Amino acid sequence: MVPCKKCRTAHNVVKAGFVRGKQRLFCKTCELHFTVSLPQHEEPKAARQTTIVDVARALGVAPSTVSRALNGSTDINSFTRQEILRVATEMDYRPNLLAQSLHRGETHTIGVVIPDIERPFFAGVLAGIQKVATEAGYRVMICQSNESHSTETLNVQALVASRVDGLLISHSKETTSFEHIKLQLKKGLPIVHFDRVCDEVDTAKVVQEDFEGSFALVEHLIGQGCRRIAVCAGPRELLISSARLQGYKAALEKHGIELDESLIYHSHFKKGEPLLALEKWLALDARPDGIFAVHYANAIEIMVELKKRNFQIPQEVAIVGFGDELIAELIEPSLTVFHLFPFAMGEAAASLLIDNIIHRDTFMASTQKMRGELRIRQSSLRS
Amino acid sequence: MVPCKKCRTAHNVVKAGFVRGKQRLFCKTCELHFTVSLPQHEEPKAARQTTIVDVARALGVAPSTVSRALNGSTDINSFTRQEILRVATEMDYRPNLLAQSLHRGETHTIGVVIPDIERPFFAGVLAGIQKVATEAGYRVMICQSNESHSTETLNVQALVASRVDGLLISHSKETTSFEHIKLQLKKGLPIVHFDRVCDEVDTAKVVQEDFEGSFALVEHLIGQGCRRIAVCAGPRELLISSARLQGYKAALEKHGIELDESLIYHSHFKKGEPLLALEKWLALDARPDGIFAVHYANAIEIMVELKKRNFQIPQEVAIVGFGDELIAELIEPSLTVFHLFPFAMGEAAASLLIDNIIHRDTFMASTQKMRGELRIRQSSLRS
DNA sequence: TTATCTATCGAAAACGTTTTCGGAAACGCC
DNA sequence: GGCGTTTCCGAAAACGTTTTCGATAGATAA
Repeated sequence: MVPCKKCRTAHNVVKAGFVRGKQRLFCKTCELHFTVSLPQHEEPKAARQTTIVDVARALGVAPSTVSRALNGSTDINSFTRQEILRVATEMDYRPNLLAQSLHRGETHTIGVVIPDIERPFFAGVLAGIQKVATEAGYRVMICQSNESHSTETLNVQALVASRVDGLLISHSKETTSFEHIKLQLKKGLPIVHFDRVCDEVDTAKVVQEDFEGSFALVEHLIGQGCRRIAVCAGPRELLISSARLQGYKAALEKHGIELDESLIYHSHFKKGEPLLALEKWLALDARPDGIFAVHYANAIEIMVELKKRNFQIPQEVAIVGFGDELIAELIEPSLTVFHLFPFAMGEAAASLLIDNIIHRDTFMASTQKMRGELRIRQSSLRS
Repeated sequence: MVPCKKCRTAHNVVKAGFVRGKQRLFCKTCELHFTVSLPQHEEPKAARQTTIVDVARALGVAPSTVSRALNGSTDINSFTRQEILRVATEMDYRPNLLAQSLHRGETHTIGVVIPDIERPFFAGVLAGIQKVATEAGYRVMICQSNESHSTETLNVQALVASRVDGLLISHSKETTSFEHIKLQLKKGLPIVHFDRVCDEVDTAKVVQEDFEGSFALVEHLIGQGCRRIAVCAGPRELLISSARLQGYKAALEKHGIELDESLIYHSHFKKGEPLLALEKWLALDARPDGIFAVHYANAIEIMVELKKRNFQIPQEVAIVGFGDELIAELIEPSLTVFHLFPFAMGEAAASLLIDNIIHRDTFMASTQKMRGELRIRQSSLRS
C-alpha cells in the first residue's frame, strides 16, 4: 500500500503503531521506521524578511562573503563588495538583530527600572537616557516597579532574561534588600544607580544634591525669620529621604535652632498623607512658621490646604519643597523649590552605564552628583 | 621546526606567507596549510549563563529532552521531567530569550513610538500600555520621535529591526506622509494607532472624543454667554486638530454664531506661541469673550498672561482647554477642561495590538473612541 | 510466537548571523 | 621553475533554543 521512503517499494512495509496521531510504518527490507505525512496543503508561507543567505544565493557566493561585505571586513575584493551591497539594498536586506545579538552575546539594549513613569521627574530622566542611548546606538527597555519590591525584582529578572547589556535602576521605596542587584552584579552585569541609589553595592551612581538642597532650602527659611520649621520627610527606608532630613537638621544646627521631633513627619509620597502631618502640626501649642517638604508635590498639597483654611502664606507659614515642576511656578503663591535637572541626570546615568558596558574591565565605579538650584519664589519670600 | 598539525612531523613543513598577522605554514606530505597559533594565554572565560546543554550534560540526557521537560511537552517520562526541573533550578537555568525568539520568529516585545515621553498625557498612555503588556507577557520598547518625522521613521525602522511583534504609534505632528507605516503594514506587521492617528491606512485605532469634547467645551462657553469665542487650534496637519476644530465650528453653528476666521489661530503646541495668538486677538476691535485652546497647556499659558494684564477671568474672558492635568485644577482660577483618560487609552491600544498579534489573520481593524469628561471649573463659570 | 502498539528518548536540522580556518589561484622574485 | 607571498573566498562551527523524525524497549494483542 504505502511505499517505503527509502526503497520505494511497498511489499515489505508493515504498520508499526502511532506517533503523535500519525500512522507509523516499518519497512522490513530497509529496517526503516517512518510515518505517512498527509499531502499537507502547502501554506503560501508569509513572505520572510530577506536574509544574508538569500543575498548570497542571488549572487552565487557564500553567506560568509556577504557578511564580510556588510561588515566592512578588508578580506574581500572591492568589486565583490560593491556588487553585494548593491544587491543587498536592492533586495531590502535588513540584518536580523536577534541573530546578531545571539551570536555576539550582546544586545545593544539597556534596561531601565523606575518606580513610576508618570512622575514628571522620572519621565524627564527617561528622556535623557533615551537621548544618550540612541546616540550611542543603544535601544532602551523600560520597566516600572510601581514602588513594589517584588515587581522590581521581577523587572530585573525580565530585563536580564532579555539579555540587556546593562541596567539603570532607581529603587522602589519598598526596597530594603538588594539581593536581586547583587546577584546580577556578581554575574558581571553592568549596573548604574540613579536618584534612589543603594549604598550596599559597588556600582556607579548618579545622585541629586539631596543634602545640599535641603540645607539651602531650610537655611533660606531661617533667613526669612522662620524658627519653628516642620519637615514633611520621605519614607524612612530611602537613602534620599535621610540625606534630605540630614540637610534639614544640619541647617537647624548651624543656626542654633533646637530640633523638635514633633515637627518631623515621615510620609510616603502618597497623596493625602501630608495633610495628616499638617493636622498634627496645627494641633500643636507652638505651630510651625515654616514647612519644608522633601517632595514638592507634598508642599503643594499642604499649601492648598493652608490656603483653604485662610492661612497667610508666607507671612504665617512659609513653604518650600524639594524638586520642581511647572505647577510650582504657576500656583499662587508660587512655590520656592530646590530645582532639579532630571534630563541631565538621565544623560549622566546613561553615559556612565554605556561607559561601563564598553570598558567593562577597566571601569571604575564612581558617584556623580547633579547640580540643583535654589529657586526662591513667593511661598517663602517674606521681605 | 614547527610540526604539521596532521602528521605531527616537521621535516616537510615550509613557510607559506602570512594571514591576518599570523605565520602560515604548509606541510608538503599532508598537503595541508595551517597557521601557528601562539599558546594564547587562556582567558578564565567569564562564567556564562547555564544553558540547556549544560543541564543536559549534567544529567546525561539530550538537550531536546531538557527542552521538552521545560516546555511541558507530554512526550516525556514524568520522573525524567522532575529530575530535569530539579537540576535546572539547582543550576539556576534561565532560558535565553534571544535564542527562543530567533527560533520562534517572535520576540514577545511590542514597540511604541510617541512624540514626547515628558508630556504627561503620553506618560499616562505608556503606563497603561505597560500594564496590559506586562500582564500578557509582553515586553515594551519605547522610542520618542521628538515631533520629528525623520526620527519617527528611524524609530519605526529600529523597532522593526529589533523584530518587535507589533507596533503602537502616535504620530509626530510633522508627519504627513505615512509610507513608513504602509511599508511595515504590507510586510504584515500588526500596527495600532492611538491618539494621533492616520486615516490613510487600515489599522486599528484608539482615539479621543476630539470632536465631541470640543463641541461640549464650546457649547459650555456659549451657555455661559460667550458670543465671540476664539480658538487656539493645533497644527493643521494633525487629524486631532481638525477634529477639534470641527467640534468648535459645529457648536457655533448649532447656536447660530457666525464663524470669524480672525478668531482662529493655528499653533504648534509650542510654548510661547499661544501668546502670539492672544496678542492678535487683543488687537481686534471686537475682542473675544471666550477662549478655547485645543491643548490645556496653551489655555494655561493664555490664562497666566491675561491675569498678568489684569483681565477678569471668567467675567471678561472665559477660558477652556482640551485635556487635563493636576495643574489645571490647582491654578487660579481653576481651568475648565475636557478631561481625558490617557491610562485607559494606553490599555485599550495595547489590548487591541496584542489581539491583533495573536489573531493575526482573523483580526478586524476597528476604531475605538475613549470617553472623556467635561469638567467645569472656575475659569469659565460666570454665574 | 509474531505483529503491532505505546512511551520515551536522541540526533539533527533549523532560526540568521559572525568568525575561524584553510584552500585556490595568482603574483613576485631569485 | 621553485619558493615564498598575498588576495580572496568557501566550509563549517558556533550562539541557545525548539521541533521534526526516527529509534528503541517493552507491552499488548493476535
